Parts: sequence; C-alpha cells; structure tokens
Amino acid sequence: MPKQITEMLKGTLEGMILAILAGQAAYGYEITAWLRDRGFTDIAEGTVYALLVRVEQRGLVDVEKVPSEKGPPRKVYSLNVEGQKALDEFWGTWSFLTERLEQLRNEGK
Amino acid sequence: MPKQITEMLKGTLEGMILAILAGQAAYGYEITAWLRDRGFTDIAEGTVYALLVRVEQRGLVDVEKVPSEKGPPRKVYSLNVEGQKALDEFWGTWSFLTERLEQLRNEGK
DNA sequence: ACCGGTACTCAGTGTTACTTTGTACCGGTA
DNA sequence: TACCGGTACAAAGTAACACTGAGTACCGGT
Repeated sequence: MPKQITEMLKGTLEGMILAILAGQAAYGYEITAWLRDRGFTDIAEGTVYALLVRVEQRGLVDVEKVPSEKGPPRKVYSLNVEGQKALDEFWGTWSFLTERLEQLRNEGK
Repeated sequence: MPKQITEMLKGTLEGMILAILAGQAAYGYEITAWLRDRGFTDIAEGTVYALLVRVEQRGLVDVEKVPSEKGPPRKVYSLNVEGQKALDEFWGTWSFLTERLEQLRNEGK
C-alpha cells in the first residue's frame, strides 16, 4: 500500500470506524485486524486506539468493558444516536467529494 | 460546505490540482476560481498557492510567466511527465480508498 | 520460567490545509 | 488626481490528524 494513503485517510478514517461500528459493536484490536484484512496494512494500531478515544470523548459511541479469555479486558464500542448522526454527515461529505473527483477524472478538466 | 471536508481534502487536494492541470495549463487564481465554481467554496486562496509551490518544488509541473492585462504577471503551470506519473499514482490510491469505502457503505460492515 | 499473541495507552513527530497579512498591478469613477 | 475594487501572488504562523515508538499487562503453551 502506498504511503500516499496516509494523508488521504485524514478525515476519512474516523468515518470508516464509525461505519464499522454501525455494522456491529467491536473493540480496538478487532477493528485494527479488520482494517488490515481489507488491505489497509499500514494503519498503525496506535492510530486506531487514538481515534477510538476521540470518538468516545465526542460522545459518538458507548463503551462497555468485557473480560477477554486471552489478554486484558476489551473495550467494546458501539455506535449511539449521536454517532449515527455523525456517520450520516460523514457519508454526505464523502459523497460530495467523490462526485467532484469522479467528474474531474472523467472530463480531463 | 461542512468544514469536515477540510480534513478530507488533505491528501486529495494536491491530486485534484494535478488533475485540473492535466486538462489544461492554468494559473493559481484561475484554479482557485474553478474550485469555488465546483462547490469548494471554503478553499482559501493561500492554500492553492502553497500547494502550487509544493508541486513545483517536487518537479511535477513546468512554469511559465505570462503578463496579465489586469494585474501582476500570471504563473501558468502545466503538468509534465513526472506530474503525469504522480497523477496516475494518485488515481490508483484514490480508487483503492473509494472501493473500500463503497464496500463499507453497502455491507453495513 | 519463558515466549508469543492479545489488548490497550501515551508522548512526541511530520504532513497538510487554513488563517492572516502583505505586496503589487490595473481600470474605472468621483 | 485620488481612491477603490478586482486580479494575482507570497509567506509566516496555527490546528488537526495519522504515524512512530515505546511501554504495560494478561494469558496459554512449551
């Protein structure tokens, strides 16, 4: 994966995580693994955790501590109503961007 | 335009400008106006100029000074071979991102 | 007793776009 | 003549975000 993606992820990674949590509750390690499976091999673990802290502080997710069989307790995050609103907004902004970019790609200018 | 777009533009704005220049040579003020016309009303003039300086320093564009009828001389930028390569790379990375995001949007998770 | 996989945390860094301010040229108007 | 608005570019300082690297801790298997 080109490291160019790093900068492109700014502003979208948070939305991606909200989107993942919209599907089902998950914990940090799980989300990281999921992203790596989908080809985002360069996303650092620390990045995901930092992001989860941020969305938690913004009140977009609910958190529950769940004991794990093999390691420290998991912090399981789930999207709440505020989070759903933020996710909708994210998709709106994302659509705006992709539409313009697609147009740019097709017309040459 | 939501200010959420600001962060999303990081990493894509440079590609957008390369894409515009691929269509035809242009100067800073013109590019800014073009972007505003397309709905990117919040993009600051200074941002575009700074970006043009950057792509010039990276050797992705050729520059020509052209006298203007109403104002200081224009710096007209055109994409060179290196720039075309960078643009191709950009579209590749962009496709990668959009495909994953679209997938995320459709499956819920 | 040790090692590897699981799971989370935090301080410091680099890149990027924004903000603000400034310079300068020109045509039109009062 | 003096001023103003639109054109055109430049540069210093700021904020947000993802990365890096190091650390802590729990557990099962050898």
